[in-house]
Amino acid sequence: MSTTHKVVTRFAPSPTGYMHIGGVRTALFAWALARQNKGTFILRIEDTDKEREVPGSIDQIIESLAWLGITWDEGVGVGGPAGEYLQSKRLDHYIKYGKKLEAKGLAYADPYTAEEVDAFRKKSETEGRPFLYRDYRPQNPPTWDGTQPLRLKITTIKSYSWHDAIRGDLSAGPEALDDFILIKSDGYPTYNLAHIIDDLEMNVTHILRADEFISSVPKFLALYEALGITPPIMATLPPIMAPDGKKKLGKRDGAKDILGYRDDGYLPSAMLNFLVFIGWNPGDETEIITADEFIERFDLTKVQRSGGGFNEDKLNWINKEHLKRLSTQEQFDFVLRFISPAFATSCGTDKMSRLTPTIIERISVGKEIRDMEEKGELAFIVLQPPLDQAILNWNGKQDAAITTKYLSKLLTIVTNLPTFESVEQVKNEIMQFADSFAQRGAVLHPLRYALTGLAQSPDPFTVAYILGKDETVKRISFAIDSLSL
RNA sequence: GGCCCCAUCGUCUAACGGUUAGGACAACGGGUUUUCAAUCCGUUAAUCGGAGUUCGAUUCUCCGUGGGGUCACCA
Repeated sequence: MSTTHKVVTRFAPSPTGYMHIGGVRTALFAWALARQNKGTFILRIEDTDKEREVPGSIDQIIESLAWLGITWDEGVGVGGPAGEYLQSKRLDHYIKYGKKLEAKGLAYADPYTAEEVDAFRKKSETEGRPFLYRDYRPQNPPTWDGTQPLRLKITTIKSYSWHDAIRGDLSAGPEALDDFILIKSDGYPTYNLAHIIDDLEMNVTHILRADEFISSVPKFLALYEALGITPPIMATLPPIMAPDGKKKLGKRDGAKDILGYRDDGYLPSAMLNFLVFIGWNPGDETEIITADEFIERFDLTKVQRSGGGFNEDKLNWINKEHLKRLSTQEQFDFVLRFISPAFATSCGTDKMSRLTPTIIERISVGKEIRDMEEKGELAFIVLQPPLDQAILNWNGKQDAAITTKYLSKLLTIVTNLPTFESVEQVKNEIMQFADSFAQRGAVLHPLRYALTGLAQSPDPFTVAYILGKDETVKRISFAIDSLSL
């Protein structure tokens, strides 16, 4: 008998559509717990409801987990000692346990049709009491032949108390307990049975799940008891609430596909950072965290009990922070994902890499790059912009002759530079001249406008550096010419 | 409605029963700046209410209120 059990956690979604942030966070916590303890993380698919199953869901779940860097040691796609990790392929296991329970008199076949059960339900309601199937329990149920639902026979109606690794000591009254269905008439098990059998056979030590399951725990406990097994450690995560504040965030309330965030230009590291901080934090003032730090510092006992809201502003801020921390190459690749191929091509690699820091500095989410391009804020990088004389003359505050003089001087300065080495170098050279004026704007504004043709743009040094020496010379000359017309 | 869970700034949250209740996002104000952005500094802002335990409650207990969850041949 080994005394130290390896930590085994699992993420067990049902393939009913895309993954949203609630599911992802559950996966993240379970994964971190396994990784932190050098344990095993399992991906199991709970596809026991053929009605609700959405084709393609499994691939989407796998893709979502992969995007976030969540890897699993056993499960769908990688296999493992339990053999199958798709519940629909494990039907024999559930039936075996079902029969065992029936043989012990702890489960029985439900002889009624769904309509008959509904009638019972109505009867209870009209009598003003909650419906419990066990009130209508058949006296002499038929032997289960697999075509009827198999129900657990609750032998002792009692209150349950249990310990939750996050919530502490919990309890529920006997009202919650009923002869629930273990195996449906279609031969598939319910969640209630399947997850317990699988967790047993897969040696799962910690079950992390969302708090809508909390009221079902007495059922689970009754089944663990009937099966004669010790339940794993249970940890109930707090709900994630919708941005408006109070309602639990679910798909019906606008919980988006996690892959949508990827497509919008959120970094997986930022998404992870954001999600793990809903309901958990390391207890100090850390705001930005990497996956490795999260794994190292995660602590089940520090998980929040109360629900947390989804705050998109914070997510955007976190994404920006992660964007800043990317390497030059990573930033370049990121920008390339969102810029149009046409723009990237006409820019060329060199200009694109000079432009990248400026773009990164001005966005918090990738899709904003598309917006910038659409709004024409980037066109000047590849095209000589048309110029308005009045604006060029410091918005009409300056004589054309003076502006011409300044621009000519700038042209000389720029021309005399052998090459543009850096923004700083260009800035130093130009500032030396601009600083000789009481108002630098007299020089800098015409220069910036000559280079960009925009009322609002990055500073002229940065723009000049991005454009390169030849193009900068060309545009200053163009501005001078346009003033002499 | 029964059962269950939860409750600190607008939001995410910190605080062995003893803190001027801290941080972050947002908002607002300012510095820097040729513009926009970025960046820096600062300001506003919270313990749901009522009892109790205690020398002392954000913290423990009870009641109330509010919010959420669940009462399926869904998970």
